[in-house]
Formats: sequence, C-alpha cells, structure tokens
Amino acid sequence: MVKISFPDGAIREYPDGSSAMDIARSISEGLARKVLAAMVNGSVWDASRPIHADASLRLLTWDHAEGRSTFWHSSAHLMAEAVESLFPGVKFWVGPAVDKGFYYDMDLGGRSMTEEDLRKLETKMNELAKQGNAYVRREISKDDAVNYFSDKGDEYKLDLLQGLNDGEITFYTQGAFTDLCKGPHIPHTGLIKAIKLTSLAGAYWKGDERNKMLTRVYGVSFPNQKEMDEHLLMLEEAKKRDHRKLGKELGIFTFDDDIGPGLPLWMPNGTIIIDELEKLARETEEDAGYKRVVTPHIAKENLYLTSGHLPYYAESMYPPMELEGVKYYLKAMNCPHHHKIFDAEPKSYKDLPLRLAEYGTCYRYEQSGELFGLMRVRCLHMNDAHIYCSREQFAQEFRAVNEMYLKYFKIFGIEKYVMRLSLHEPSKLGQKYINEPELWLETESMVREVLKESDIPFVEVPDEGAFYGPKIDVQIWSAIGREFTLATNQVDFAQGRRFKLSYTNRDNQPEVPLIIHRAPLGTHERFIGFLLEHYAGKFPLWLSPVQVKILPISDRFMEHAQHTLARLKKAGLRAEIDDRNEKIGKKIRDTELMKVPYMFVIGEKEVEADAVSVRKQGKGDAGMFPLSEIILTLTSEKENRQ
RNA sequence: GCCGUUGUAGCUCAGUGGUAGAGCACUUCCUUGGUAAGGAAGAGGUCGUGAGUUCAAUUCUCAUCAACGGCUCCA
Repeated sequence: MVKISFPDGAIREYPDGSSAMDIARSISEGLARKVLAAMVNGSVWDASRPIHADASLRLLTWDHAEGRSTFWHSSAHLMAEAVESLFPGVKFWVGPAVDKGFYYDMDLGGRSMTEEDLRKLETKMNELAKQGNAYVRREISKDDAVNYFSDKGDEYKLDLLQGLNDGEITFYTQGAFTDLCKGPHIPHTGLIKAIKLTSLAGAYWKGDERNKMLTRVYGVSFPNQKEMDEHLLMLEEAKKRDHRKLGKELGIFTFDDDIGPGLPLWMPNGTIIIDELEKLARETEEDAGYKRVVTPHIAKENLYLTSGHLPYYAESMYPPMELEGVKYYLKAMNCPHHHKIFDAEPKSYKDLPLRLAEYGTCYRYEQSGELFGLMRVRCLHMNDAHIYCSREQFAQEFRAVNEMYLKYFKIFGIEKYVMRLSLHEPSKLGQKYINEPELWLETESMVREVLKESDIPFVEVPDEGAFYGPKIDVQIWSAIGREFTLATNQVDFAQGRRFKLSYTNRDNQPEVPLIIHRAPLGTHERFIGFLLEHYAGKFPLWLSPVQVKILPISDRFMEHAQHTLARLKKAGLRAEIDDRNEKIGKKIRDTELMKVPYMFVIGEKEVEADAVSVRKQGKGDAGMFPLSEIILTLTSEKENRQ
C-alpha cells in the first residue's frame, strides 16, 4: 500500500502501483473522465503512471493551468500524427504548449504547407481523435533511442538526445505516431473534441537565424466545442480593441506608402492626445526637478562612435547622409545629445543630480518584419530623460523614478504589467557587457532593493541587461497578446566614462557621474497604441480628442448650440456641434461610436431653461443640467485627469 | 532580414480570362424629427505597382512594394 495525501489534507491508502486515474476512479467516474494528468510530489505525471511510493497528489483537469498545457501538448502530438500521414518522411523538432494552444516545428524536407493543408490536417486530427488512442509512455535506453532515430535519419531528435542520459529518456506513442518526449500526456486522444489550426509560420531551428528555417504550425484545441466558441469570440473581441483598427476609426494616426513603412502620421485627434501626454510629462517632471532640453534630430558619426552605439546598432540605424566628407546619422537615441549638454559647462557636486528631459524624436531602422502598427515603428517620440548623479545619490534618484512610474500607472489605471529586472551575465563581461564587475553587482542590488521596498512584483532575467548597465522594463501585452516593453528605466555606468563626463566632488577631485536613463511613458507611439487598447478607444475626458459633442434636436436650436459651444470653449473644453441634417437618434449613435465622452442634447426644453441634456458615453441619458453646473463638473473631471 | 498569407471605392467585403459590384461613409434634395441607423437621388475604383503569357488580364505567371501571422532583433 502507498499513502497518498490530497490537497485538502486528507491522506488515504491505495494499493502499490495505483495510478492517479485509478485513484480518481475510486472517487468518482465523473472525475475520472475529466482527469488530464496529475501533480505527483510537485511534478506533472501521466494519470496512468503507477505510483510506487507515498506521495502527494493533485488531480489535474481542464481547470488547472498544468492540465490545459498537458492537453495542448498532447494535441501537438496528435497534430504531428496527422502531419506524418499527410507528409510522410517529415521530421519533427519540438512541439510545446504555449499560452493559448500549441505548436509543432517540423522539417518538411523541401515541401511546403499551405492553408488548405491545415484544413486537411484538422480533418485528419478529428478522425484520429475519435479513435481515442491512448498516449503510451515507454522508458527507453539512450542506445535504443539513438538507434531508432538513426534508422529514421532524424537529425533533429538525435540532436535532442545528445543532451539526455539513460534513465531520463521516454518515448510516447499514440496510434501510429511515436515521439521522443518527456511528457506527460493526457490519457487518450478522444478527450480532444475541438481543434483549430490557426497559423502557419516559419521558425528558425533553435531560434537562431543562422540555422535552417523550420515550418511551424500553431493550433488550439479544447475538450468541447463550447470552449472553442468562447475562445474564438474572445479573439473577435480582442480584434475590436486592436489599436490599429481603433486608430483608424477614431482618426488617431495613419500610414502612407509614400511616407514609408513604420513612419506614422499623427492626425489631428492623435496630436491632441500627444499634446495632453506631453503636458502631463512636463508638469510631472517640473515637480520632480527636471530641466527640459531640445536637441537636433541628427548628429555626426563620431558622436555614436563615442557612445559605442554605432558598432552595435549600425544596421538598425538609418544609413548616414554624407556632407562635405562628414557622415551624419539620424539619432536613434537621445542620450549622447544630453551627455553633450551635461558636458557643455563644468559641473560640481552641487549641480547634481542633474535631470535633463526631452520628448525626443528618434529614428530606428527596425527590421521590416518587426514593424507592428504603432507598437513598433521607425520614428518615435520618447519620454526621455537622463539623470546624472553621484553614487550616493543613485538609490534615491532611482527610487524617485520608480515612484514616478507608479504615479503615472495610477493615472492611467495600468494594472496588468510585469516589471522585469534585467541583469548581466558575468561570463560576458567585456563582451556584451561593459567590464565593471563591481558596479554591476552594486547597482543591480541597489535596483533590486528599490523594487522590494516599493513592494512591486518583479521578475529577474539574467543576461538581458543593456551593455552599459542593468535595467527595469515594464512589460505589457497588446490586445492580440503580443508582449511589449512599455517603459524602461536603466542604469548606465559606461557612457559617463566614454564621454569623459565629470564633476568636481567635495574633495575637489574629478568624478564620473552615474547616469539613469528613464522613459516612464515610453514613446508616444507605443504608449498611445497601448492606451487605445487599454481604454478600448474610450479615452478619459482629459485625453479625449473631442470631449463634448453638442447635438441639436433640429436646426431651430442651432443658436443655442453655438452659444453652448462658445461657453465650453471658453472653459477650455474641446467641443463640436453635430450640425448634420439628421435625427437625434442618428447623431447619438454616431457620437457613441466615435466614443466621445459627453453629449449635450439641445432642444426646446433646454433653450427655455438655458440648460443641456447630458448623455455620458455608454451610460445613456443623465438628465438636464444647467450649463454652468455641468461645465464645472467637466472641468474638474478633466483637471483631475479622472 | 527569414517563412507563410493577403492587397478590389474613404471603411468592411462580394466577384469575374471579355475593361467591376454591395453595405456604411460622402454630396444634393425631401424631411425639422427628443436619446443608438428617416427617405430619395448622385458621385466615387485604369481591381497595390511593373513586366510577361494571351486576340483579350483585375482574374494566369514572374518580379516588386506594402500590410498581416510568426521567427530573429529591440540601445
């Protein structure tokens, strides 16, 4: 007998060799039907695998993340079986579960797959699923495994085997398909009831662009059609939030072939949002002791040689223009320009910390395949600033920057994000990272402390730092689920030295300042792209391009509408009159669709009372208010950025 | 940059080897209507661009540009 302890604390005895499935069945048949895998002593096992020792056990179903990923990984195997039947001789690389679904990378041996093939594969998969074949686990020696894949001429699986040793190699077989796989898997293919292969893509082998490109097929599957329908509905909803769609509908930005890829044109509505964001940044930075500067969009080659950017990033900068034998580059970052401002006048410790801020325009020649709406562009406006400080001042300055982030996030209601602390990799000092082992450790731990103090959840990622120091990135997700860095806060102890920046310290000695690069509002492009999706286009009053739409019931009330418009404008509100020859229902509908926060309806009653009937976007009729009263309400809402 | 897909009116999308259609938007007229679409008429596209095949190409082929889904990259 073995003692099995359950999550609720219960401990029961079962015959030695019982599987999780046996145990589930002993509880109820209904449960057994739902079990996908089991958590045994903290690792995920096949439900059918015999348990030979006392263990803690948690049965995993579709309701558990581990259950779902097991389900999706098993679906990848099912897909591989289907692919093998339609493309004999195909070789597989890896087929993991991902956030929502699964993929499998494969080498089709020179053949190519089409969207049509995906439909055929789905049909085949459904057919195979109906057979309800069990996923059978088999432990195998390394020699046997190597022989098996040598016979097949499968260099990919042989490559995987290289990293494995006897005792940790297992094969899984379902139906006609056998794969090297550590598992676990769901009990049988019959549990997979709804299947959709979503996309066909290329993916470099081992993620290295020097390697061969494999074919990657993405798919998603569910234990019932209802879940699939919900998933598809969710995708539809996400599409409606897509900033590219909303940006077009609301007249925020556009692209034009004659301007160039990745070069957004900001339309009047988008420019209003830019102006409001810059106003917020100016106020906030002024309060925090920043000084504004303005720098040119181009600079000589030498500047970027000094900064050290050019050797690393030449291919992602626009090529230089050459004038009188001198090369000029479009600036890809503002820091070197700011360093030159620091350097323009001698500095003493009394001048520190010096905080230079600029909404700087940068140009980066991002790879063509990387461009993505406003989120990844080639012309960007960065909420940039550089803080020059002493080592003693560093922690305090970094903390203040962090607080500024949180202040902004509160204003925008940004809650779903992850802070990522990127660290250096000691073995790459002097190559990828500047060779300052002590400074790396010191600043990394200071940054870590600041994050802990402010109680912000964060993850640490090794070998992701900038070449000049550790950094904190704020990661967010676009409507379609792609991850982006929204904002960044970086430590820099390289450029100060490179630019020979110094200040005179208390002991009358020259000292190199530490530099903090920070961009809490990221770039206008990415931030507004994010906000469009975050608010689903329904901007708060202060950011709305049109804040109030005045809707006269008929043209008899135009005079009162004009009078109302004048009053609103005088109060600093952005308002427009809908003077079209349309019925009020139509005007309301169109204004709702344009997501204007307030509508003022004006008819007979309102003229008599010198009032307006107020309608809030998405909320319907709010009743009649005297104009002066509602103006006060709106002004306060706007000024408080609610 | 690489793999795959797509490209028809301002937008969303039909369609065809014989020089194109719908809905919304737009213009004009009628209507002056009280909280999510009033009615009528009209205008608008050399079917992304270039070349080839053909008697004939928006449709087939190739190239190119751009967008989209991924991979790689992201100071």
